[in-house]
Amino acid sequence: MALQNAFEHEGETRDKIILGKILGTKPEFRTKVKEISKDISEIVANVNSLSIDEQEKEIKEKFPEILIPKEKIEQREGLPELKDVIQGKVVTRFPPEPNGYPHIGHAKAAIINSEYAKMYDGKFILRMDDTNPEAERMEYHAAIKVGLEWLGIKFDKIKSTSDDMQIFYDKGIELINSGKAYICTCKREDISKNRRERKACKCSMGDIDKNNKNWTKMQEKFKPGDAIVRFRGDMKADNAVMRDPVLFRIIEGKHYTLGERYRIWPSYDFAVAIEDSIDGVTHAFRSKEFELRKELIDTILDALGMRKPYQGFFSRLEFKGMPISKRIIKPLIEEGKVSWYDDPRLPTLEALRRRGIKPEAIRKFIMSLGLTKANTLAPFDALEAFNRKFVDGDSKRLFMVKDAKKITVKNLTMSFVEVSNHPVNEMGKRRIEIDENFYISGDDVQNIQEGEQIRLLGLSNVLITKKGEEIIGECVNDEESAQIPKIQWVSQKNAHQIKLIIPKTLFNGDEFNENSLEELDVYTEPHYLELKEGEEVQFVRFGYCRKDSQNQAIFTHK
RNA sequence: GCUCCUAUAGUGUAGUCCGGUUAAGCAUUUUGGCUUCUCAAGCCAAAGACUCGGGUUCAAAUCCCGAUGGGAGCACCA
Repeated sequence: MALQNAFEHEGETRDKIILGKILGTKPEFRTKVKEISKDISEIVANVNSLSIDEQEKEIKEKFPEILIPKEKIEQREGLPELKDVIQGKVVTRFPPEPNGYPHIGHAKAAIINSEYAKMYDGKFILRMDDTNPEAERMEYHAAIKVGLEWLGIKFDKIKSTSDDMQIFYDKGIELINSGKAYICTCKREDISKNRRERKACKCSMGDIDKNNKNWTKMQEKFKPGDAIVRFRGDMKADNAVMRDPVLFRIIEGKHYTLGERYRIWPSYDFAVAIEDSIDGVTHAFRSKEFELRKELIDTILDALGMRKPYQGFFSRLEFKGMPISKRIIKPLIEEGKVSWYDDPRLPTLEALRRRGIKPEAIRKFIMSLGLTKANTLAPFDALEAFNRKFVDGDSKRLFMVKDAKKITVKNLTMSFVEVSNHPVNEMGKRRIEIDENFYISGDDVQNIQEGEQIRLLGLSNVLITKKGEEIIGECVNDEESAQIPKIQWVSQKNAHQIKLIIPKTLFNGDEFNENSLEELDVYTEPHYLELKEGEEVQFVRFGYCRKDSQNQAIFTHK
């Protein structure tokens, strides 16, 4: 073993390492550390005194099997295993609030939860968490469903938290009657002050009868803000969430599906606790900012004698320079700095889709982040790398010329050329009609000199005879082409002009990047018009782009 | 301010629970090479990390204590 280790490390080994290896493989020696240490020292000294060649010879003679290269450790696929799970009995859920457009953060929660259900052949529930009538809207509800569908996430059940209003009321009354909840009519500021100072208020002393009466009054008499139902937690608790949190409050706004049927609405903590329990959720994964609610949720369920799910947490996901929160995005839209929630600079699902990011790439990317609780501020190119792998294989290669310069090529013998759509995959060819007039990119023009050759890809070598405002060249024999620059071109007579949008980082630090959207007028081949809308192409020597419309493409990534 | 979470290469992570079999694995990035009628993809190679300080132990990325950096919560939002 010492020999092997020495050989693998340039002819030298160390006692400690060998000792560790032995103890690691053969635990029975662990009690005899002192004794074997001596032997090891000797062996190690022996081995180290040999030259590397001698070591190799020795190994070949005595232990040829260790020269066989070790197999690579297999990388775990997917999420970490869960403890104490029963195959087929796992239930997870994704509970978005329909109060905004879904973004990459929603994708993370949805994907992690649905992957676990899939992994254990369980069930996955989509639950619209709609207990704040003032915030929810059908538009968002629909957008979330569209987004999830695009991501390819399937659920076994769709429901809304508000389906179970009666259950919340029943459970609420149960808590009131058991003295575990009370109605508080203090002012909002006082409540918050008492929480900070860890003091109970007089309402918490009220008896059950009074609480019941006040509960009735909450149905009609009390105005919003006059009274709330509070859980009897622990006003002295270090975890501020436990300091008699709100269970119900009065909201008079019109709910997007239930209208004005209810005016007492459960709070998030109460609703989630009850819902997860009655929906049979076994594992609930949420982002880290909810971590402190775990204790509360468990306590509420204990107070009601209800089953508790396992709760797990993961870090929030954001991209560098791409804000996720409505608080930041909304003003940008209002000021016209971004066009809408589908602006390709945004991390919303709709924007990602428009930009040409594939759902599979998002899934892989999110899986690669794992269940870490460390903050993840990923650079966008991590996602791009995954996306490239999905997109490369079936993106047609098209020519596109930016900062177009004219070039005339003499002696051309053909009037059309056939170019293949993909260098390795069989994706057919396209035919391009040509005459002697072409466009090539300004960048390329800068790099060529009179008397030099260039190769127009798929066409011919061209000798540059004159370089001025316009360029003149002549067709020369195809031969050696390895050394000459190969560039893409567009035929002038059928060039199709499009707008190419290049999204860049929206923010540099806290500062809005005024140049975050570059728009270029470029020429591409007529074949562009035949592409389906939304199709991903690669503009040769430029990068992957998605056809947004007949006249506009969006740059995906290099 | 109080409470909680977190810390591994440029970046993102695995390993940490149960200390040794891994002088830290993978992906990405970067750099070189091969291949190629694209600056793409593919293939090969190289570079690069356990936040710091103590302690326990024959042995610490792993356990304990402390410091520091980052984040979150302290709503009648979710």
